[in-house]
Amino acid sequence: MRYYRVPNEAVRRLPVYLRGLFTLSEDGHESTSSKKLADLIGVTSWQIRKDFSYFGDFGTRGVGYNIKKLIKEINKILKLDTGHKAALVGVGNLGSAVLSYPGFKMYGFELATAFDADPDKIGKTINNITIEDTCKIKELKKRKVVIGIIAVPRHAAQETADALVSAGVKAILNFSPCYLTVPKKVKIITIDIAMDLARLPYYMRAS
Amino acid sequence: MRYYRVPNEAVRRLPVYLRGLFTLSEDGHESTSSKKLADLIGVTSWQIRKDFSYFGDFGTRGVGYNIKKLIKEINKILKLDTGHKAALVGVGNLGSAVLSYPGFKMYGFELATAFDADPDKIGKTINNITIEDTCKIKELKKRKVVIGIIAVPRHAAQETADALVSAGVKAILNFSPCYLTVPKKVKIITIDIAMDLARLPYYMRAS
DNA sequence: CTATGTGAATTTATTCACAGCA
DNA sequence: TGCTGTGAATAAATTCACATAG
Repeated sequence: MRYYRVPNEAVRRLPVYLRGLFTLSEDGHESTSSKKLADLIGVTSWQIRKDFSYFGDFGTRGVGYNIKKLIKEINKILKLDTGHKAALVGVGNLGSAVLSYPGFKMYGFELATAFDADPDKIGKTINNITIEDTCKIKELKKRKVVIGIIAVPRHAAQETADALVSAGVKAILNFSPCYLTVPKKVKIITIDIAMDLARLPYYMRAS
Repeated sequence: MRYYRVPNEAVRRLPVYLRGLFTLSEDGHESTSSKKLADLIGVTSWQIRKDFSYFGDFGTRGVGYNIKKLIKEINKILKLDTGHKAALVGVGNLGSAVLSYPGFKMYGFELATAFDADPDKIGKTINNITIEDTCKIKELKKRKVVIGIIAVPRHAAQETADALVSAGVKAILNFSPCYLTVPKKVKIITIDIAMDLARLPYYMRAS
């Protein structure tokens, strides 16, 4: 742990390492080497070791890494060990899929509430979560929700972001296909499937 | 167009530019400057100009860019102008969301068929697409499907990828949370929401 | 006078090669 | 001997500053 600046790319890869370690753990492994993990997830062993080195010494020379310990360490680095409450806004097709997404629990998140503007949806329950009126977003602060998930139509996305920020969320996962402006203190990550889809043909061989 | 090596990052950003141009076009604009587009999508103007410069000269000095023309140019670069047939494998929660995702048409894709292994699902129709038995994937070649979309459980993902490759697909969009091995000639992009979700807390301010 | 297009400078990230420790 | 951890070398991407064209 001798570095002062951690590359963004290294942080981006940590969850990928975590996913690989989960797989190894499920398959009954107790320890691994950087090489074994690397082959499993499609990167190089020195990339993994370098990335870890930004945060500390997690392995044993000549031996490798203890998987349970490593998972714990990465969870700590990513602050996934403290539990975070999240709120979904927009229960359409995509929002519904998000509601039933099993990945939240795996990474220590709790999907606490869901909001929608459609009166027909308000009051209904999906996956044990009752959909509330969007105007109640302001109550999130009381409920200690720190993460907002936006899955509303594009034209409503910015106002939703503003409402979530006012309600005190510290991070936003944005599924609406647009760039959103938020204060610097709020971290926002936008996911738009189309952005990945649209560059597939570029890489397609002519055949 | 004086460069021989295009940065991967530039290719990754082209769809983002395209999305911004669509927005401007919908809002009635006919032309734009790199600055105006940059502010809309949250990058810098010189980043946009540099990225375009890898592919050609699309603007007019002192004036800016014609939006329709620029959209056409980027579509051509990304090979989105020729139309591509795609097939979905795995019609669970996520797969269903993919089936009703409007973004495909926007970028010139046609979601031609869907497959599932569950006998209860085979024969049913979602969004005008009838779900077929997974064992019929091998017929994709005849139907000129070049893109495969994987949304099956993790343990079935690699065999699905193998089947798709055998059926001649040239690119794969993988929603299963794992790394997949495919021949070099096949381009694969993996999307795992959890990978983005899991790094949100890292960037969250303490307060 | 304005906004593009691009070499050059700078920053950031990856890869290498090996020292260090079990 | 085996595998980690890391400075140094290399490669890639971003930013700058300005020449250039309408």
